[in-house]
Amino acid sequence: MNSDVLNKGYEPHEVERKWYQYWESNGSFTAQEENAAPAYSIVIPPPNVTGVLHMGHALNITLQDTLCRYRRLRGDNVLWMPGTDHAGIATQNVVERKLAEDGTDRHALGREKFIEAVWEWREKYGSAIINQLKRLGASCDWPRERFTMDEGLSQAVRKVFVQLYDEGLIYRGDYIINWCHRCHTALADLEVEHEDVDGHLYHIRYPFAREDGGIVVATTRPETMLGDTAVAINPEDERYAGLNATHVTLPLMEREIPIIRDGYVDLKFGTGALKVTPAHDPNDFEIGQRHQLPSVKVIGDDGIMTAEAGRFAGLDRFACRDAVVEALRELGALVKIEPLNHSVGHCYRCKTVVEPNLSTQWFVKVKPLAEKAIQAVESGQTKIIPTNWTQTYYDWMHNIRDWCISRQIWWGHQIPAWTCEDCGEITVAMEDPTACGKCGAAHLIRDTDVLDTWFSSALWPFSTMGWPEHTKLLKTFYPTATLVTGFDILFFWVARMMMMGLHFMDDVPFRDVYVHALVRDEHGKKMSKSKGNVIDPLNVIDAYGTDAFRFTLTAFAAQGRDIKMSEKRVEGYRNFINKLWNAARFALMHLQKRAELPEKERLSVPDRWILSRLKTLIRETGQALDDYRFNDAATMLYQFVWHEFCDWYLEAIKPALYGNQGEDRQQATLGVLWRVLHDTLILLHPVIPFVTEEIWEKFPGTEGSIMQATFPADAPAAETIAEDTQAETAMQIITQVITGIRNIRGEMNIAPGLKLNAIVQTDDTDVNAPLQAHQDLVSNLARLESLVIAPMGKKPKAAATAVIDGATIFVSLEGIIDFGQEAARLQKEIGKIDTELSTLNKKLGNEDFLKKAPEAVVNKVKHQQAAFSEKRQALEMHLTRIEALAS
RNA sequence: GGGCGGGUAGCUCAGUUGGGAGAGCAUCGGCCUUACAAGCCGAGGGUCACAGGUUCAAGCCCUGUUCCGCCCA
Repeated sequence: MNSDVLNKGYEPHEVERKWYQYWESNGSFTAQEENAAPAYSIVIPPPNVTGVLHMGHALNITLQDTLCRYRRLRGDNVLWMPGTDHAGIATQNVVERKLAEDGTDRHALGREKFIEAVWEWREKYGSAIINQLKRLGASCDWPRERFTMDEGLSQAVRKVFVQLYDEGLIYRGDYIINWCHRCHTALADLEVEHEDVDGHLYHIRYPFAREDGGIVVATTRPETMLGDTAVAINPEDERYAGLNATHVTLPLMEREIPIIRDGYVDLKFGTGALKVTPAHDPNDFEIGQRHQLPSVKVIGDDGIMTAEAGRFAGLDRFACRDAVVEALRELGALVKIEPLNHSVGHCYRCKTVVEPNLSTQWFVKVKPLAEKAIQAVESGQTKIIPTNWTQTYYDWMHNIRDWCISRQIWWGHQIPAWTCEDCGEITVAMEDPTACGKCGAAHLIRDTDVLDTWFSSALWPFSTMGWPEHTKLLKTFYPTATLVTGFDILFFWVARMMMMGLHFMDDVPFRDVYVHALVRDEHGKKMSKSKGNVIDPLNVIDAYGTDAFRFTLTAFAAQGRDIKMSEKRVEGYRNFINKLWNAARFALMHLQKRAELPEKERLSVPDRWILSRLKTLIRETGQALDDYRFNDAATMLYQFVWHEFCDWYLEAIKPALYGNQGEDRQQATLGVLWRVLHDTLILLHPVIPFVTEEIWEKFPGTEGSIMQATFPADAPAAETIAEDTQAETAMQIITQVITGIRNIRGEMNIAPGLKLNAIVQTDDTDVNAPLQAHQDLVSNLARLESLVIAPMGKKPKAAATAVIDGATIFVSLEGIIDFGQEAARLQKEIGKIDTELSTLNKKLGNEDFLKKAPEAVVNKVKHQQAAFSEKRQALEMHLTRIEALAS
């Protein structure tokens, strides 16, 4: 025995470092541009270059890695395309903060120098997140790593912009957008997070311009009244049916504005009269367009009131709110202030309250793109898994508004548009123009805005593969097989990739979209720094190892449900990894070389049973991974390894391994052991790559990395094992007898060291045969001095009894039996059987059941009823005897 | 206000065409049995949120109620 092969406990850290380096330097993650093997590709959801690894990444990466490693084992040519995105606003914020610490800012630096500073930052810190992904074991094709600001990807972005502009799908115009005063940029509708806050509803009286009286409007943002250009009422509103006045005078501004009638106004909200501020509210903007109202912009892009705000000009927007309210109060125009809980938009990057603002921006006309994207899912070209996200996808796509893509920052892809100073013509081109296309003048000024980061992310599935060049990579790997992502970016990213992929590649970007859950804390709360409930994946890895962490995430990744994570849970799976380690350690003590699976005649019942279970496991694990049922795969593997292989098989074969049953048995057993562990390691590898690789290296008869192994279902040896119901039934009888005896031992408080004498009585040959053949096994695992297998007959006197299907077990307890205790134990058993019997009898007493239920079901119930009755009868008989002996 | 998901053992959750309620952890009792105390053996624990309905049969299908979470407006 070579017991030094493995350490006593599994120590993950050195193992992980060693193997990751080995895989990477051996090109184990590298895809072939062209290959006869089926292509399988995944593009990584590019993490934000400023990001640090969080639980969401950990889950996302683990699932993708599991799929990629699984597909490699199945022989596919796998490309897992990695990279990061440049995260325009976030990165600019980070670098600006750094500049502020140095006592400067980007304006002092100038655009060019600032961009240089960002690149420097990216060189220095940009690979942090990538290194963290590697600690998770991510088998990405790292030499192909891409960045959205790369030369190639920037070309792709520019080409897409120019083409969409030429097709009329990108336009520039004055519209209401969401403006973040802190980031000083426009945001897309999606980038605004709505949060309910406690605010106030201000009721303000606007006097009629030419008559007595007035009209009361209600608003949550009184400072915007300075920019009001109308008051709107619903034409259906009976309260205003008799209203003759046509104009009101805007208080504080002393401006006359019209009263208009528009169906948009909500009859039930406030007073039913709506102040209309086209420059500062998206709905008001639309009303303004319908009624040709002027727009008066009173809040500047810096958050300071503009000259249009009259005497309030120069005030901060929030200070202005107080000032306006105070002024209205003095004027007697303030009717009342009510508390109101309402939804307020915040910037998704910096959480500042955003302001709807009229502004000149670039937009993508998404309706035509969205139609194709909807159709692709309807027709099944792309499947969303789990399917319940499909409806959400449709709803959003159907209600989509044009996408504001320009950002007033410097870090990003600068918009390739030039305005002629002479004639005002806009030129959009692939090459930087030198003269105006219309008037020929050379006075061109380039638009200073950059594109939304998501604009470049939308091209990710094909831009990373070299588009707009017609590369081999694209030919081989587009469309990708699967996209794995969280639902939080279903709209931000997935929907937009669908639109762009269909438009520019004329094919969907992915066949399947697997939408996984969010990782929350152990109480189900979203992890956030401010709540202080963030669990750092790297700390978890340090404490328990990557494999344990990955197994935990996989085991909890049930479709459609969020994952509640706590370190406590990882501990359990760490134990599992250790269990596997020790099982391998035990096996390797006996396996010095590859052992061949013996012919069927030489197999014992436990051999045939474990091989049968293995066969089932191979089939079901593969099916589960094919169906993205990650948790099912993990659970099956856990159950098999721990509760079938370790608890029963390894215990059962110990005597054979020690040579106590002869040379032939030992060799046959080694053959089975080799095979089961060999296949199991491969099945486990996609989920727990490190420990399986480490064992694989020490495992005799394997060459190279486990990454090059063949999935057991595809291996030539697959046919040498079979599902074997006969063996499973026989094994069930053996384990039932053992468990029955162990139960008696436990319940009767008999010392584990005390060897017992047992008799099994049965007239059933199906029960008798396997027990006869495996007496040693039963004796061993039940710790017996002697075991007699006999026909039903005379019952031993001082014995405890257990009844199983077709047999009665007597454990002789001469001298140590407590009859009272045994009687109680038997009564408990009978009680359990009675509850079972009562439901069964109820069914069989129901004529409708006998008439209408399928015959198979009725027979099954009859069978069960008979079996339980028989058991009960036997137990009852023993109870009577015991009670007689006790008295 | 609209939509989606959830309520199953003390906790976290499985439960795939409706047919005898499961796992892990925790709890209790017993064990250093030569792979593993990060372990082994045994045990207890559930009106499947509530109320109706369909069915021979409902955790599962239908209707309503209630509570929690998320998304959108």
